[in-house]
Amino acid sequence: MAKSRNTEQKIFDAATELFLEKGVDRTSVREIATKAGINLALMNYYFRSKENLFDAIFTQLVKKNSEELIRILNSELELEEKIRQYVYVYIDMLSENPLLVSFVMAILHRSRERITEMKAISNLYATDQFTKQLIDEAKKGNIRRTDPTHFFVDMLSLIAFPFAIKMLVMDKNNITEEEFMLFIQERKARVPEMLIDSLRHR
Amino acid sequence: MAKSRNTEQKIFDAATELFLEKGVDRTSVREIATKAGINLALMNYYFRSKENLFDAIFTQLVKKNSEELIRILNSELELEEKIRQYVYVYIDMLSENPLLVSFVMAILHRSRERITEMKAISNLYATDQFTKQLIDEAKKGNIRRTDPTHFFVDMLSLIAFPFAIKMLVMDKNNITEEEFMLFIQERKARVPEMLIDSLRHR
DNA sequence: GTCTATACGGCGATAGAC
DNA sequence: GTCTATCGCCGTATAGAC
Repeated sequence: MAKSRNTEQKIFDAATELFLEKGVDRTSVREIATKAGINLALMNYYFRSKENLFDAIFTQLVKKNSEELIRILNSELELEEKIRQYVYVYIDMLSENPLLVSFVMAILHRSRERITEMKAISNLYATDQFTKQLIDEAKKGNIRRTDPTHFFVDMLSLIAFPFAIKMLVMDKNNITEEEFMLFIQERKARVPEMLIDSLRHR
Repeated sequence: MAKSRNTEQKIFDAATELFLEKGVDRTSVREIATKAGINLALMNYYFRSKENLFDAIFTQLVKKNSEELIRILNSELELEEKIRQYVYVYIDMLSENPLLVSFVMAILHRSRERITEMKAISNLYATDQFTKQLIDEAKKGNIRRTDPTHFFVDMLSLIAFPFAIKMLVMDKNNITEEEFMLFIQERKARVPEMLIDSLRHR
């Protein structure tokens, strides 16, 4: 019991690092065990399977990062300011956690089986308050009438997809990783502008 | 020799279906052989390795779907009409191959080694003519000055990402697959509008 | 060309000794 | 809790019958 927490943590940390570095599929459990300085069987003692270990890491990562986003979405902020903050914080979060992008992408493709993770992601988007706000502002005539689902999908697409096609953008524009990150930073101003534009009367 | 084309095609088709459905990593060559109704040794006779088979499938998949998109992008169409057509055709294409997005995203994400596939995707986005058109129109004062890379990333994001989060959208809004496809169809008008809006003077 | 049979090393997972 | 030893599956390869 004395060493148990310690060992579990060592496995957790080694796995997190390796998953980030080479992707989940190309990281073997033997490799994790070696890096953690323990034995292969211990992997399975603490986490029943590699899949389970992945779940644990993912859940912790989402929880750690989602709270601020949910808070912003359900805050009493004025609509435009809320959009600006949400985009800003979300892009910052994805910039600092490339692992999150990998994980979400790995899960999305086989979302039929990965119910646990799907629910974790789904809970990230409790949009009821935000939806209401969009409808209310439209009723008041402050913005155009808009479909909240479409608007939220637009927002997520403009925020997240560029990270997914990072390699393509780098290759196409012949830029380095650092330059790509600058490109991403520019989007913190561009994306909210575009979204707010789409709500304006014409 | 008589049956060879046939057998090769059967392997090719079975593998294509399985790769799209479950991803490359979670498809075994024994499974492909079974589905194709042939023997494991034949897999190795026609395609030296699974990786080789994947390359062949991916290249064909991209070629088959990209020609019309490239044609539109490099056509002499007026800018707004070009955007409308590009979005329309792209969304139609992805609607007919809903698994293509997550498949390509998965490939893109570990493309450090997968040079062949990266180049294939990269060629899909020969945007030189389109970039020039954006700059020219801005010079003429017809549209705002805009960063062509950002604009193209915006466009791809709004087109493709909704397919990647299909399960999330269905779950969140409690809708069926058919209703999701209707949602996607609505985007054929919404997305070009948004993009063109972002080019307008304010 | 197509098959059966077999082999290799690596993988995720696990049984059982301590 | 921690270990060794082992299981069955994987991708890949090859030898040899038809």
